[in-house]
Amino acid sequence: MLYYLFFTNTGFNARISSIKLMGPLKILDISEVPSQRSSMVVTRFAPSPTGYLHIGGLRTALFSYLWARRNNGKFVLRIEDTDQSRNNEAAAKAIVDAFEWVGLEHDDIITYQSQRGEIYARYIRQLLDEDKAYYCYMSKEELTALREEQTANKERPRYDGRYRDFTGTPPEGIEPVVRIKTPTEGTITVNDSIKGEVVFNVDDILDDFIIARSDGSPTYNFVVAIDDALMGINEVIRGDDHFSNTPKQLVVYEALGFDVPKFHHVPMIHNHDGKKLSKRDGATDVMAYKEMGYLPEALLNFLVRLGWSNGDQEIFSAEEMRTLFDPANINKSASIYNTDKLDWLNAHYIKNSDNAKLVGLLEAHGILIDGHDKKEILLDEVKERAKTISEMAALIKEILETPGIYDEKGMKKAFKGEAVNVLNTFAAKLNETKALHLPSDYHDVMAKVVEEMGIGFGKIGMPLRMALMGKLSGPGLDTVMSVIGLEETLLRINKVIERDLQNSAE
RNA sequence: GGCUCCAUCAUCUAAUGGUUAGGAUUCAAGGUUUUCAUCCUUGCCAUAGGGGUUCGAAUCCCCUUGGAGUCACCA
Repeated sequence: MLYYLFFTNTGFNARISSIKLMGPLKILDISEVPSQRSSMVVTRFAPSPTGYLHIGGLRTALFSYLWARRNNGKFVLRIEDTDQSRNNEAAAKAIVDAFEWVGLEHDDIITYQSQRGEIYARYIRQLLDEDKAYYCYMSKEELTALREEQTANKERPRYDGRYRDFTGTPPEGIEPVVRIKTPTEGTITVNDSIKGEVVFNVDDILDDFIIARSDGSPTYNFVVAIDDALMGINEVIRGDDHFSNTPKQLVVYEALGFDVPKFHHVPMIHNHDGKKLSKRDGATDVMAYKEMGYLPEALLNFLVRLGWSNGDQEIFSAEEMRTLFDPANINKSASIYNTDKLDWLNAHYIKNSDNAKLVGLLEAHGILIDGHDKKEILLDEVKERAKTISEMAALIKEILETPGIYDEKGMKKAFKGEAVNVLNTFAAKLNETKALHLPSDYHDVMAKVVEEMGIGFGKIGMPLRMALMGKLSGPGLDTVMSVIGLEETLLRINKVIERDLQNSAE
């Protein structure tokens, strides 16, 4: 009953001229058939339920979404679950969750092919009645045998049409499949905005393909065409891998008298081996990027530039994408999935995020600093040096926790000569100075020690860095001291001095 | 193998017959920084090959080579 919800009130008018109502068995519900293409752009994303949203899927979904939004149209979601799998709801949820995370919104309710069996059955019935399709009683064994013979003769494996005009008595014990009558000669032209007009020779690619299996269930190329037509999809943006199926779908459009949508076949995303990106290529689950600490705006920005461009522009806000995206600027060649640029974009978006937002994102990575009185100073320091939120979380932890281990090489390098003396002097100076709050307060004390002892900044920098961070690299020392406070600073200094004495004693 | 598509720096791409072939990322060097990172500056790196057409070709045509997709009672 879902499908009725879909097509009521959507403004589709009857289109009787090209659909002949015939046969006693069915009455076509003409209210479902879209008529003149409405001027509104309607795009769709039609994944099969694999349990998660694939990174390549997200890109085509993004393109479809952007194009619909740019045209004030609709972007709808359809789950292609004609076959197996009972956890379609869960799969749909995974997709919607991922959409939600990146901020893509689909319109209308979600369509499930598994719930539309009646519709497909009616159209199969219709084609049979109109003699545009027929039952084929060939067994799987016979089919295999035929194919083997054809292959042996170096012919293209194809159904030979033996039941096309069959009028005799069907063989016993065979549940027939339904095949559609395809043209036997001539050409089919696919008009694609990206590939141009591609002409297929019917003899090279077609045979009477199956539209209903022996158990009555419809097959992919049949249902896509029906669903796209009934859902009013007038612009199909999908992966390149569907391109060679398109002629078959065109046959279905033709047989049913549906308007053909505009096609945009987007080139694939390849992995490092130059092959189609698949599950085996590591992080292809969109939600994995959330866990790794990527921001959705970075991921979208990265994906929108994969196969599409707008001159030299690299940075796109969501708003800019929605106003600038145009499938006319989609590249013709496949692109390789390389996340170097994603890291750069992510760092860029982290640097430009406000701290309140970062506080929230860090919570998911186990860092609770909302109550910290120096959180602004801390975040300002740390967001300049993290490529991901998880890196940021790790860095904050390093700052906030007293070092447990000390880099040995660093210790040797930092604690030559007067280091302990310098640290003691510095600690004493800190103790006698009042009102230490800001990084600049601590910096002033360091400057004073350097000046009074007549040494370079490095002489205090290195041992102090070992004291505070346990290693010789990291964030600004004055900032660290400001964030952890005087007490913790003194504690860390004493700890590293003890540590050094132990080492020297050994 | 048949059919179809594709081919500019390592990677993402710009240049729709006239540019020293541009930008970004990566990488390298320098500057900034007490260190690291950020940031700034500079540098390295490409029209797959061969033929045409044209005054002029990355761009149009042909061939070669390479790559990809697809050929199911999967989607």
